Amino acid sequence: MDAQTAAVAEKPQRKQQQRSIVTQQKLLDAAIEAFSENGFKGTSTRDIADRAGVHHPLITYHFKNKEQLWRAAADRIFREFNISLVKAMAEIPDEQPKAKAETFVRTYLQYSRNQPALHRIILQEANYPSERLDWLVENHLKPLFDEVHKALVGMQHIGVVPPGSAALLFNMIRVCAGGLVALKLELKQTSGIDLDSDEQVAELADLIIRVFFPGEQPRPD
Amino acid sequence: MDAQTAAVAEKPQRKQQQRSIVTQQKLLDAAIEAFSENGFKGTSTRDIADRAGVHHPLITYHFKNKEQLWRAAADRIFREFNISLVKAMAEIPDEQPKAKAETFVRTYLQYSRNQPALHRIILQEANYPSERLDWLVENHLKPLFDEVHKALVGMQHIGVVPPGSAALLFNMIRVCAGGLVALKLELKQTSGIDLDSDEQVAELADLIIRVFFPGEQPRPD
DNA sequence: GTGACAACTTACCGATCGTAAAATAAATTT
DNA sequence: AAATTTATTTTACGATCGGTAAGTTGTCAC
Repeated sequence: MDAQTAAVAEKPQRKQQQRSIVTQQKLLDAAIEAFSENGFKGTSTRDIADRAGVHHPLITYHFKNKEQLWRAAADRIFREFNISLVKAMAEIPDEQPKAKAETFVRTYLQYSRNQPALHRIILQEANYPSERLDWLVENHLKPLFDEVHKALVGMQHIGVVPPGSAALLFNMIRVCAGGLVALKLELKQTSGIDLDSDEQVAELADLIIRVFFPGEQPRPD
Repeated sequence: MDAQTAAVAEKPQRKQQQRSIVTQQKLLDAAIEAFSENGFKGTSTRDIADRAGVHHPLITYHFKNKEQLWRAAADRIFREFNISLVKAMAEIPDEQPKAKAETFVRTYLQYSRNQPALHRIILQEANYPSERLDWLVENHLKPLFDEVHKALVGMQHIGVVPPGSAALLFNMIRVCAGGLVALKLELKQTSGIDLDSDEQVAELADLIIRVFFPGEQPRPD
């Protein structure tokens, strides 16, 4: 058996149709919405199919089962976020660490606003041990943490970030951004804060930066 | 009809038996645990009954239905928290606002640690509009916010708390304490932080105070 | 056009859901 | 001890759950 035969045997002989891609996207969008509202156990496959406007056995057809659909949905959220994050960070030169930190906060906040599921999915799965949480940590959360943690330690050395556990600081910053967005319904009723408003989101970003990055930007020379 | 007759008529003629109270407590404890893990929709009454070690129709008998059991469970959490909070705050004189702030943070953190459901229940309900969220805001969250918000504004006037929206600051502090505890399983795997350790919790408390209350305690004269 | 396969629809299975009602056990009053 | 109230247990029902099998429609390669 040559290489070509093996390659052909692995792939389906006929290409995926356009309508299939549309259906998968609709299911993924609906799954993200449903899972972030009611968690994995609290979400029924029929609810997802209804939100997507398709028949529920299509979930089995396209994603095998509820578990795989959840993973595909989580993958989509974190991959998209990662893309917009690296794009935003690439525009800031390494010589401006505080500007990089500001960009991280604003990007995280901006993405969370459009996709509150980014933080909600994590919170839903962090309430008890599960294979889904392990998978989430290994594939998405740990890589992000490792990178940002390293940057934070560097910023502590030049005095931009206050001293203390960088791991704690990272997570404090994260929940101040994503956690508040996840709570936006409650915040509106309890505190009169409207995180759908551009002004108030900008105010929150400024506050996070002022509180967590009080040091001045060192001269790059 | 005299006063005594009226009083008797209002109360049940026979006092509640001890075993009934025990059953209710077991159900409430189990309900808090289950609801905080899987949310309202994701929790089955049979799961709660199993955790409590009682037959599931007892939920209907003691609490009428799932919704009322949820309210009773939430009531228990927030009432207990409120009791320990006012007790801790009462020991600090009003002339030491920064000490009061520190006490608030440490009490919130300490209670969350023993009862992570305090924050998790809120997060579970804040993901979409519901009557349960409205009830939670009106009966527990709004009263707490109003009180602490007023204190925060006062502390901004004397320079203990940095300027900016006191409403935002309150919620940032809240999620840095309760939100991180709610995420403790994830934090352990991702960041190596163990919020079951007394030392690390104390470190988090110190960090929150240092970051959010950087001003010095003014001399009380 | 005409097979061949991808995509979708319909129908159904066993299990579990919330809740109600009936039957039984235990505790209290008379 | 008998009667009565409270607490628990048992049984049952209709609805919904995740998943599967079989049949139907749509689409592409030839």
